[in-house]
Amino acid sequence: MKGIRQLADQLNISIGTVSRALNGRPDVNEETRKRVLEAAAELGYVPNQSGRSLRQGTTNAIGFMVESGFDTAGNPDNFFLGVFDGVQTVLSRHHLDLVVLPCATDEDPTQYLRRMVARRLVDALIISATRRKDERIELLNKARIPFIALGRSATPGDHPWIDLDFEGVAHRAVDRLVARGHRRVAVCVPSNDINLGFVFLDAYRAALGRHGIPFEPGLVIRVASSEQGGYQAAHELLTMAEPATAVVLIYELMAIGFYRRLNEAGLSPGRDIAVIAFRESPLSRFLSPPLTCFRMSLRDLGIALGESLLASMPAYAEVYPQGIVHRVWPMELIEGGSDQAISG
Amino acid sequence: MKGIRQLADQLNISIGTVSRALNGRPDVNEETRKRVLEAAAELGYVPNQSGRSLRQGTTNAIGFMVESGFDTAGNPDNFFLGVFDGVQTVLSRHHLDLVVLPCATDEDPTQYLRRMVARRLVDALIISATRRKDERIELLNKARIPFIALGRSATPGDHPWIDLDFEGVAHRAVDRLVARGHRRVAVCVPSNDINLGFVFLDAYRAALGRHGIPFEPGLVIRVASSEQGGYQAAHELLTMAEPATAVVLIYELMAIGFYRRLNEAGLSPGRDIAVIAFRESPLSRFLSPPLTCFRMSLRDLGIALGESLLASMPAYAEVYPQGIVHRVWPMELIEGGSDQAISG
DNA sequence: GGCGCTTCCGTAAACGATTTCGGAACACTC
DNA sequence: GAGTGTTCCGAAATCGTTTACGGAAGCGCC
Repeated sequence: MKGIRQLADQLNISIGTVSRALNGRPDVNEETRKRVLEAAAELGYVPNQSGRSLRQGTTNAIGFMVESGFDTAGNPDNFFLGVFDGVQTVLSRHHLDLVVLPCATDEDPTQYLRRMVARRLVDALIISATRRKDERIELLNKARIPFIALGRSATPGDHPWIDLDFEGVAHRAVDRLVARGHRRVAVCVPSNDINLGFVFLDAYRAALGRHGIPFEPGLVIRVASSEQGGYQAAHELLTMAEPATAVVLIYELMAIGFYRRLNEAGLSPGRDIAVIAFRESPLSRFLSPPLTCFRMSLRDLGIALGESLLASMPAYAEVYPQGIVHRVWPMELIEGGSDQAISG
Repeated sequence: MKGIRQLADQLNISIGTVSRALNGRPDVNEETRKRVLEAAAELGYVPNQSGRSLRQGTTNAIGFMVESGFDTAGNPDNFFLGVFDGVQTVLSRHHLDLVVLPCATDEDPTQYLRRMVARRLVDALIISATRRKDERIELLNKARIPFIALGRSATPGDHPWIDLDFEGVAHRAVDRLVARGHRRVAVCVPSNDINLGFVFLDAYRAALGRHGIPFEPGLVIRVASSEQGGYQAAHELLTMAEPATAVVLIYELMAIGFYRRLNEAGLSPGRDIAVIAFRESPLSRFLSPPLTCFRMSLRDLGIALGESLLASMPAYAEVYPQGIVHRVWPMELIEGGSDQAISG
């Protein structure tokens, strides 16, 4: 099967009619349409995407940019695969496909995205690992390409985004710890420019403030979001002049290293130091004591991302009328024993 | 910047010359080429991919099909992100880009691939989660699309593939265990139709055979490749009439559940039952005792995949002359204490 | 029978690039 | 000065679709 030409010849009708029939245009006899559809199915004809794209200026594909070097790359579950799944299910309802664009660690994300945009491979984009100041947002705005960011940004503008509920996480974590008598609560955030850490830190400050606890910069530990980072964080915490009695870890993977360093010091999480971490993974329950952490549905997040992206595209405005979405994704607290540490 | 037309008008030359200049054709004056290149850079002109594709029948993109429901989706590190990174670095050397095609859990992989192939979105493909009998291989062969499989298959034909060294893993694991006096070595494999489990099981049988140990079907435990699966596997093992004294787990994530069930029974891995698992993750060293497992470089695997794929494409035959590659990827043994269990 | 309306379909022009073909300009040789 | 190359570039065809436009056919109505 070559192209629409052959299909039309086979049926002895013009290619215009074939195209109209396949695309569900109203101005084609239903009998004719049926014949075309049948012949297309039989011959396995599928329109050449390049031809379509060239003519319509649209690709019927949505891009999802991820970065191999992003922190969650080391996280204890395949965060993105779960999200992809949700996005796909939404898109397939509209005959759209998802193509993932992985930016290599050695390439600048903005440059990479610029190239991809120029390629006109996709009609719209989901970007992740959003930076505090993210040039990609300006780039996409200027190029007038619909997009949604997984993760809010401080970059000005009114683009749609969905972010995890770091405020909720920080407040609930701090509330719990304070309720157990803790006053010196440390926090671990990554030391990169991804906005997540900043949002988390702000929420942590606010949470402390609600309890009248002054913010101490010394209790903010900046390390890599890895097991090693967690180990290092525990080390820093142990060598403080006046150690914290509790800690909130932003990446659950860090908990492994954190536990390890504590164990080396003869200390036990949940007894000597309270630990709460964000985000649940298979190993949370296995740790001893089990880690108190926060859970979410990756697939549902993907669905929300897909729907909210479509909502920002004029072509789908009537299907998803919610418009520009700014949404915070709820997290569920999972109680382990790791935050049971006694106070003082 | 609109298209090549504008660029040509700006320079007062024809679009043909512009195209030739940009594509490095010899029949264009070097002075002219320089002017074109400069103007293109200044105006940020990038050729429209649809136009190119339509004319040349090529897309300059390589696809990597992954499945959200694949076992490793739950694995304790982002297996695929690491591999993507390696593939990207190879492709970018040839001005190719990687697009990842994630198949949703609720869609048939072959149907999905058929759609993607028809889209002509990519020039060549990497497929993963290779099945024992994989229709995708036949599909791609018939469509004459260059591809490489991550994971060998029993599907006839001579397509290129790279697979992890399951033989090496199985032999080294069994050798170690037997050397420590074990005779009853159980093995855990997934219960799906992905070829990995079959290859692993065959190698396990062969390894036992080399030591004159008869194969016992009762020692093959088929469970899901998840933490729960590991838990269940341990349970099955404990309730055997004549329990195994050692076990080889194919997914490291299973070790968490396996350890947990053992602990519940008052047993300790490495003391009461020897455990070796495939593949290392951040938590391997953290488990108590640390897990004896196998390590690999995801990025290097990706590089090999990319190079081997290009080697199978006529257009790159002179750059990568190795031709059709069948390659087994080596794994490095990481010693933990989990396989130290005494025998008898 | 003329007119208007609807229904359906064919023709041809885009879309933006690459590439074949031929020719202009120039130099060189005899 | 005619013939022969060589170098470089422009014109135009081409890839496979979609879609604007117009027209043919059929029908109903006065």
